Amino acid sequence: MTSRSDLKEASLRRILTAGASRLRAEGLSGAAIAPVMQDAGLTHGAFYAHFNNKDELAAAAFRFALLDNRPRWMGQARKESWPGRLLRLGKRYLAMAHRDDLADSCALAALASDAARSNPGFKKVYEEELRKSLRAICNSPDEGRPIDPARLDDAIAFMALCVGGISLARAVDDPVFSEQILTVCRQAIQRMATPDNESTSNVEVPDHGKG
Amino acid sequence: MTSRSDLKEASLRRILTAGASRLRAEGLSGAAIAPVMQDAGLTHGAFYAHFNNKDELAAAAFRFALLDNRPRWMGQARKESWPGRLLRLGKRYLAMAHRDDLADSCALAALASDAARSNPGFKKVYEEELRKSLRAICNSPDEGRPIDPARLDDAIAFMALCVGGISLARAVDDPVFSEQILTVCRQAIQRMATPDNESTSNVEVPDHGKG
DNA sequence: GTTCTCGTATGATGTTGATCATGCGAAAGC
DNA sequence: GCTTTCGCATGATCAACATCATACGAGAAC
Repeated sequence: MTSRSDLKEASLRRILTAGASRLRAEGLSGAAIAPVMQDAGLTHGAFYAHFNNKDELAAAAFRFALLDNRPRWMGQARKESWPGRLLRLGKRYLAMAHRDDLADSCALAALASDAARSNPGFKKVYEEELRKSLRAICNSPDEGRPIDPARLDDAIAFMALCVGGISLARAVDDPVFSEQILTVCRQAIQRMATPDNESTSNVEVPDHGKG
Repeated sequence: MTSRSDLKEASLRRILTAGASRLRAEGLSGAAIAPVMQDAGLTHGAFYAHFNNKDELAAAAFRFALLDNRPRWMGQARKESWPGRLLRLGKRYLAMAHRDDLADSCALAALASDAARSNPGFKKVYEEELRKSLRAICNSPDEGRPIDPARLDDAIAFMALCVGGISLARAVDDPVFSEQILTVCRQAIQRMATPDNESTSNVEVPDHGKG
């Protein structure tokens, strides 16, 4: 029934899925071959039928993680203003659900520090995926055309705030403090997205009260 | 001349210095005991006279990195507006010099993703140091009193943008793109810091031209 | 100056992990 | 149906690494 090439393809998919999860949960150096293969229902020996070395897995799994997640995040094309788009994406990104689901989270944030320490090969992959995500944020699916520069700048600042915000929120131990970080960053995106005194629906109101 | 306790203290200082560098350059799991001890001019066996295990070194070296860097960054107390302070700090943080000097950089950024994956013990340490840095940004040296809440929120968003920005700038391979990330984030801090249409000196002008 | 203390060095141990050589068994080709 | 192919499993090898037991040797205490 299932030809060997189909089998291999399915195995590769399982390896990539497992690798993408472990990569985000345990980092570049943490995601070891044997556990990934075990997650995929295979033994460590089979690994080298699919990749030449661990670095290749890291690059492929990183790509896979974003290939898998990006469409889910961007959703269908819809009518929305540019600030409204950033607000909507930021609200979902800087959320507790995303913060707590590290293994299925945005790989750009989960591996930011790791990529900063990595070899140029992995940085190249990281850069490509970041560019694709920025393009997706800007809603410019046409890869041939350049992105509108003003929007690209907005998207870069947006991504930096998102990556930094969720990283800090994950790195602290106190859940109250962690939520505060997420909330403040969402509000910062609002201020960043709405150029001036425009009133926006669903505006989060800063609350400095004690209760 | 040098008593044994003086010797041990000096050794500990060298271990912490080396550990703090390697921690930032190679991450939580990358900074191994033997290389750190070698950097400190000792052999691996001496390690356990100073720490019970590797986790203790990580926590102590992380603290040391920030204890060492924070005063250098904040500088002397000076007269400056709150937006002016954020602008000044952001300009220095989101700079190529800081981006390229990973081993002596801000540990909060260098280890953000690592801390996100770490055990609660390290997260607690990370959180304490983050709180101290936020307090320092807010220029409230009195540890007893709470920080002005509005300033704290500003400082949190500021830190998130700084951490995310420099992490992204380090993670990409193309130096032009990397500089663009830094520039855009500095501009975002300007917009974030100046509430409305206030004119500020030394404003960076966005440049979307091709030349 | 003899003994004790303790900071450090040497060396061992057990573990983890990357990589590869080899072999099995089922599908593919004839 | 026989042979070949090849995806996968088993097992070995080698290196890195955390941890600990033991020993040395110089300062400290008397």
